[in-house]
Amino acid sequence: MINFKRSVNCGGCSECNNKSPLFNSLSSEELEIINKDRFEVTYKSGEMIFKQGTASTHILMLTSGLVKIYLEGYNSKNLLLKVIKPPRIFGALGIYFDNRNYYTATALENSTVCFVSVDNFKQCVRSNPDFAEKFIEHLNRNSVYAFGRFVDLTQKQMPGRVADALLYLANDVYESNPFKITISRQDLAEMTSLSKESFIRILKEFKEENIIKMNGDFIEISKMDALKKISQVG
Amino acid sequence: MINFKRSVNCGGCSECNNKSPLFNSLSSEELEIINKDRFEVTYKSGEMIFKQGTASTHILMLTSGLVKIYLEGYNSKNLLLKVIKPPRIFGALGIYFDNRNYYTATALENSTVCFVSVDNFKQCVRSNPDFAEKFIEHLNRNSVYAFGRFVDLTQKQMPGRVADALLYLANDVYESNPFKITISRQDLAEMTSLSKESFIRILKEFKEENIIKMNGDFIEISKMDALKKISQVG
DNA sequence: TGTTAGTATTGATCTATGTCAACCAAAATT
DNA sequence: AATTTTGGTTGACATAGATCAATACTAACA
Repeated sequence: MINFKRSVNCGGCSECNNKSPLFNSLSSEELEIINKDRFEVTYKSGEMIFKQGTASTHILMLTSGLVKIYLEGYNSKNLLLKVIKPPRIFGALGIYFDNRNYYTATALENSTVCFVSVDNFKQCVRSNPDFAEKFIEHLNRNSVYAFGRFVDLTQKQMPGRVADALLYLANDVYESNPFKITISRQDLAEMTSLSKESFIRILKEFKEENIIKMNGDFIEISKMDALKKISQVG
Repeated sequence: MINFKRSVNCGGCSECNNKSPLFNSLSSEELEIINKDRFEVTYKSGEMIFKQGTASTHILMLTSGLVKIYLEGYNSKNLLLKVIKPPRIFGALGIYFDNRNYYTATALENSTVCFVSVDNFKQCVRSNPDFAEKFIEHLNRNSVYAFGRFVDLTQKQMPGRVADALLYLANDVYESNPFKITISRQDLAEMTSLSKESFIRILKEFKEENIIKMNGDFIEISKMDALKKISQVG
């Protein structure tokens, strides 16, 4: 029996040492509620986890791997909002009004996701004000982040946006420099709202100016200050 | 004594018939908590209510007038997020982490705003799960709206964005057609992420194609279907 | 009532960025 | 090993949209 187990790698939420800090405010009884109908699914790199427009049936927890969150726009153009890494909750945007997904989530690497019942989650929000506050904080931080991206994409021009993407990968996604890239040029283009060709052209310029080094799948930011300056200037 | 009154136009939140539906789930005791330290301020058209980056000391309720909410970006370029009309809560984004304002709010017309204590507001969120849920719904709807704008601004080109702005004014802001415009071309440009000149040029094209009529401050959408089509095509 | 200041409009020009098409490299498949 | 497929790269070209500068309008004001 493969992939039908209630949970493969863990002894339940109470013992989980890889859960989102959001859950720290829950008592062990409440964690048991979260754990009750929970199940785990593994995704291969490239597989879609849920699609924009479909019913949002569960709250999702990324426990391993890497996932891209993106908006499907017009003419099959996407807008990559963010790349999330574990531990991280996602997919909760529609659960308090129409239970729909407002973005698409796709695995960028092999990933494991816990599915938590929306009702059980909501029950904890209702019973535990600390948890509710943490959840609201999480939502608001997401909004603030989105606002920042909003301004960056509408006001910076190409070099600034590409610099932002590189800094984001090094500082937030892979948390290392150099880093091995597991995300396609197309994804990077969608992250910066550029055409793939334009993104590549700027990358080439950075390389020629020795701001970055590239060999194969590895990218190293060699002049961090220069890149930060480009990001700021726009 | 002018403008130091605790409240000018009302007999407290319990009796307020102009409060955001968000507050419908509050008991009269809880409304009294909201009402406790509340005060009212009137703004003249053009006056700033709060500025991005400053301390977010209160939750605000727009009770009359019209207010623009915008992000201050780079090189003093703004991004107008939305125009809000009463009854409407605003200014609550930072209250669960750093108590800062993440956008600027400025009166577009003479406006009245109720200032509610953050602590009292939070107390109600903690004590009343229905209220907490409504508040979360409000926040998430805001996010979904922002996502839509995000895609529109990054993927549509000029005519689509101008069409969106006109439809927004007619359907959501003034809720009438024709409507008298109380918002500058600069604001409209910032709403569509265009230069003022480009916005005006497209407006002129719409006029020449008889899609809209303009005289003075009045705009009428005469070919609604055509405008909607332009909005969809992008 | 003339003047000033702010906002709206128009035209001319420039440039950032997208599109299209060709080519290459690596990986997957036969 | 040969071949198809997929994703990355480069160059040539087209264009959406910004910028700059001049002009027109409107409203406040002396």
